[in-house]
Amino acid sequence: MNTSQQLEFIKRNTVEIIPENELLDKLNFSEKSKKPLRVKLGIDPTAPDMHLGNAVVLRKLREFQELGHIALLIVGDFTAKIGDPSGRSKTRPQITNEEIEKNMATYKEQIFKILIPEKTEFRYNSEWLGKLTSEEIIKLASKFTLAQLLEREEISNRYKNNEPISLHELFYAIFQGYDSVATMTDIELGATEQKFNLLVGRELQREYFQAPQVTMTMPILVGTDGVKKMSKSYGNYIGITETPVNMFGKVMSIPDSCIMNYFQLATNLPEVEIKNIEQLLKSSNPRDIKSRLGYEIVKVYHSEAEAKEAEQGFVKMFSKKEVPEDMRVYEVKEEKIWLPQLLLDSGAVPTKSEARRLIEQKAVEVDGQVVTDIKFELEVKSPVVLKVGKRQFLKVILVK
RNA sequence: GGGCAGGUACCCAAGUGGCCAAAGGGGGCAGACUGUAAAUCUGUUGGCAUAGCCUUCGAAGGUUCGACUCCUUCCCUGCCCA
Repeated sequence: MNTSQQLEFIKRNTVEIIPENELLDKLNFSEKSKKPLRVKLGIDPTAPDMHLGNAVVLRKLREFQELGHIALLIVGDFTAKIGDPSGRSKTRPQITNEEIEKNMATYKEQIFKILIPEKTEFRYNSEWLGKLTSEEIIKLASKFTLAQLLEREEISNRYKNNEPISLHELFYAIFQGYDSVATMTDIELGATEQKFNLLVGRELQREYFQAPQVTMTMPILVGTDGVKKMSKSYGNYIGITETPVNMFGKVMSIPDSCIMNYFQLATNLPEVEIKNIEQLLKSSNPRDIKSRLGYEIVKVYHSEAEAKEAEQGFVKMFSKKEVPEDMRVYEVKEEKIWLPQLLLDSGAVPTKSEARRLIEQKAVEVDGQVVTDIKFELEVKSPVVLKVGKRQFLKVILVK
């Protein structure tokens, strides 16, 4: 690929590249000098579960890696202690060092499902932010005005609604920008909501006489509810480590309106194929298209075989109402168990009250029979299959 | 520092001495209908228990037979003045 082809490749699925011509310059320079570009992505060490939404940006990083560049992951351990106002309506709670360490371990496991380890560099921003003197902080702060910071929708909304905004939250963007200075970043990626923060990095690098970074913003993947952005705290996410069956099931539950959004941002299909699917969607049952989507997504994070299996399992389970072949097994020691107790012990429900509720609402089946009696005593002489709610299956076995 | 308005369940919000585990809406969950979509309808949404009990309305104390409701102190948020 020559560099303008590379540019086309990289441009796919981006919202904005600021500025595009500088990106081409950087690609050219890198090619000539044989120096890989350093492509930065800030990561937040508070939520250790990666989902398809996070993956949109990570997959773009991966593309850079495939072109020979370096992914520079900036762990916001320092800024995590501040709390990020982006996309939040409330001040985020702060986090301890131990939690950060623990989260990062999980993070790395997951991140390398997408990124190439040899071309990935981790840096913790406390390394430099922790050393800033108050003098330097004031100097950094002097580069920005209150009006600029208030322009951000998230902040101004809170301000208009008389909600609290702590001063330290305003510093977040500045610190994140300083990360780019400290790491001599060439390109920084982020979701569209990060645009302001990314531009601050560009601004500050100029102040420090560095070549300003190119900023690339990526579209936001909508969550399984089809309304809010995919996020762990909204509970509308599909985790990249979920089992093929779960992943497929969650994809099937998204509203039709976001099918194309998912095809575009979460699958590896070429542009042409996606165009075809878009046409097809107009004339066929959306369910079938969605099934294809589920297959493609599972394929990215598992294998083709597992994707196929998940798809077939789904058809069996829901279209033909058969019981799945693989299900969670829970072992019990006694032959007779009070059903709510069993549901609680096996982790199928969080409380016994919840178990009662589900039973009363006909949501619990024992070997295909709906149970409505909350006093029901389950006999486990031979293995018993429980269905709890729409999705949960459980095989109960007696073990002596 | 002064003045004013507030802090109620996941969120918004009503409740101003017992009828309050706390109206209503949103969201969630479940059932029906479906394509595990959308829309719609119904139920449910603190915990434990077979009529009942326990914990909850910013926190701690107090008054009372009885407090989310009254009193005291404290903490927190917003607005205005300085």
